Amino acid sequence: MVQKRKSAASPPSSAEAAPVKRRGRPRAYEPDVALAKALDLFRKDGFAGTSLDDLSAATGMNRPSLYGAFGDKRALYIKTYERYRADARAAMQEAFKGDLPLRKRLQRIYAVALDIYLSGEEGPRGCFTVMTAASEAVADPDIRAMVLSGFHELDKAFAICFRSAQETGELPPSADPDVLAQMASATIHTIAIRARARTPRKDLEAIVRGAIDLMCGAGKG
Amino acid sequence: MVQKRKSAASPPSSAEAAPVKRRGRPRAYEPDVALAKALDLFRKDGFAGTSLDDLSAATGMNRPSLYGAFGDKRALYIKTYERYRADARAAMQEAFKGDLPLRKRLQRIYAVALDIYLSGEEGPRGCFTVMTAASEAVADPDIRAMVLSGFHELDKAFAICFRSAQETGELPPSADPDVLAQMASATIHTIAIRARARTPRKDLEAIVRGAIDLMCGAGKG
DNA sequence: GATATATTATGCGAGACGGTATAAAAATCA
DNA sequence: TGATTTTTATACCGTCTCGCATAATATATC
Repeated sequence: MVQKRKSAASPPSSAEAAPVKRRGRPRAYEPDVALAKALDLFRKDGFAGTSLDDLSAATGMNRPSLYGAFGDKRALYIKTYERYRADARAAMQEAFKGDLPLRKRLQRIYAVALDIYLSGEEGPRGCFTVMTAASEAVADPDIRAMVLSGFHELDKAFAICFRSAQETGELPPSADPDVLAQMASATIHTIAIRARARTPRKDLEAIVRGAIDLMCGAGKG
Repeated sequence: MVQKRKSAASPPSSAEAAPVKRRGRPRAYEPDVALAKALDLFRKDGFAGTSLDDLSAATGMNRPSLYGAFGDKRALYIKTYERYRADARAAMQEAFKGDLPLRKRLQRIYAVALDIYLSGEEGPRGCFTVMTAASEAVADPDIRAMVLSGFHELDKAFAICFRSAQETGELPPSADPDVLAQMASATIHTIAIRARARTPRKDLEAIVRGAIDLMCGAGKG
């Protein structure tokens, strides 16, 4: 993967700083917002259920422009997935990083997750990682690797979370942070799936509450 | 829904008993095995990813026969889903019903689930309910209702399981069977999803072990 | 102004799609 | 045997699919 163009001596900090007078006809679209629109469509209808015409209509770019900017449909899907992951990571990171007590931290994490999964004008869009696992991941090795990395990243973040809680004494030494992390991820997965079936937010929040109670009371045996 | 044909005085017990000499050209396919083949395809590639030509090739029925036997593609999908549910229910029921101690019972339940999710010649097919939730459930109310009923059925079966364990003293009175049931379902969902991404069976079994430990040691605070 | 470059816009093309109309085939009934 | 019934087999319809070839447009450079 070679970096194309991008004037050699670009300002080191902000990638968006100078308009950088480019040579030909100027773009009629902003790649970032077009990618966001494409992501919306893919999250709603999945890979097979979204046509290039749909994508073209949603982004305002006609098909040749789409193709030139992002490559073919699969390449575009992968780019939207990477965008999703970056967005989700950014949203989750502060919830994970906070110095709050374990309970509060988990509450915030799941609240952010629910915001992501329940958003969508034409119905809750769920978790794109989970949806991709359910569809493309079996047959496509590259996409499968991305999905697995998504699962792993979440597992690890939760594990760190529980381990630090154990160190501060919020969890007993008998608790297993890795097992708890997998249950925390399982809770993420179940609410993502159920959200797609339009389970009301309050029901999902009840599931989260129960899971948090179980995880925070763990190992006291 | 009117019952068509089926000679009025059919043997009450076995539905497969008499060949029942029918009038026209005999069928070249068995509806049951054709439906099973269609189910295999839908589980592998999903609704949008499976074409009528694929279904025709897999079942050995040409498209008009498919249409005559099962209706259009959506109707066929719904019939395959009902078949999946019936099969899964039959396989799970004995694991749920046994008089084994809670731990052993959960172990058997998850073993059966893993067998279902990991089967498939071209990769693990996962849970059809979960896959349908991820794809068609948002936009199609009928399919959504079936998916929700699938989730509910599982939640209820687990709740009964934990409640009876509580009555026999295997779980303390402080445990909440409904919360435990939702965690048990979440564990089902997470292994179904991860199976689709080809997570090895031993990893999934480790997740199951941890979840069982957590659930069986619950409420001892 | 002329040329080079980069994008947009139009539209084609070969094939796949879901669905169905029509004709051939294979059985029962009279 | 001939008529009836049920299914299979072939072929087609109009539409959508993805990808690209071509031409028009808008900018920077010379």
